[in-house]
Amino acid sequence: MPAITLIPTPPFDLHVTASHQTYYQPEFGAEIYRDSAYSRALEVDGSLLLGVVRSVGTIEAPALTLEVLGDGVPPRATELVAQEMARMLALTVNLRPFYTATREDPFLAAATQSFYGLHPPQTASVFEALVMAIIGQQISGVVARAIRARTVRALGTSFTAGGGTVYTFPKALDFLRAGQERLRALGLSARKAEYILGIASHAADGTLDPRRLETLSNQQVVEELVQLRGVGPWTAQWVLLRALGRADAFPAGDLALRRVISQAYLGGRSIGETEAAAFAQERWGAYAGLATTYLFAYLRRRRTPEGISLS
DNA sequence: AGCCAGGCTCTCG
DNA sequence: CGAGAGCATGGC
Repeated sequence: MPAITLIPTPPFDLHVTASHQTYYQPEFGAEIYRDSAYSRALEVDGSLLLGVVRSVGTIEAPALTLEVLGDGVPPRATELVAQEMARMLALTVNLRPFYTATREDPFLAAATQSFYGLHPPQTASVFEALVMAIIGQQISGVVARAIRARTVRALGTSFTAGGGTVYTFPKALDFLRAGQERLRALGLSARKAEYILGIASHAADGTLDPRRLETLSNQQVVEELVQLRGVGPWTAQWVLLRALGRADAFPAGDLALRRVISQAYLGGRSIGETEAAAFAQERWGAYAGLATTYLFAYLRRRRTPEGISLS
């Protein structure tokens, strides 16, 4: 089993990045972070594989090892899994310009210290980001996480690797096979089940082309995605941030995000979507997406991070 | 018990 | 056009 080495752009902290990705739980759907190892089940060329990443370096001089586990690992698979894991952990993102730009920002200066080395993790695919976002629309984070995890377990493909049962994120066909009733039983509303099935059929027939989206500007991607039923501005921005790794994407409609901004910067005065978009653009500009990641990191962590206090 | 959650669509003035 | 209803589950 050949282990290969990955070199992230420093600073990179695997612990902080993987914890954020799994919502500070050892296991969240297809994401596993346990015993200092970040694992993710993937289907590559028809093979069910588990990529396992461990840190063998430091935050300032990071290095990771990748092991690929599975029942027979095709020759090219290790390289493909390495690419996927590198993209999901956003290994090549350089945080330094963002840190420099936000040095004078009272809240982010504290957050970037608390979460120093947090790279903005990505989903494995545009489809995955869309499904996760739709599940999370409007409902609380706790409920969204429960339904997301339940969905992966019910519809993903399970296999044994690394001493336990792991699950891939369900493919478009898995959702289509499951159908409306099955999705409803997982806790989705009838509407959301329809949205997801619609998007799954677009993904399955190639209408939703992730390769093409990568070539488009933020605005073009949003214009295209909102054509999909169930996808509005918030979801489109979420996809830009989570699946396409756009560092300047900003889900201005996000209620929780607006509340943090309100508390951290506006003394509690509430802020609307339009105003939030302008605020983020003016204050963070090209780094609004990274700022969002750090604001969410603050939100996701149960206890108040050291050095950050909201009034 | 009832209200609100990391939105979106549909309907009705 | 803008405003409002309805949606699912889990926590408070």
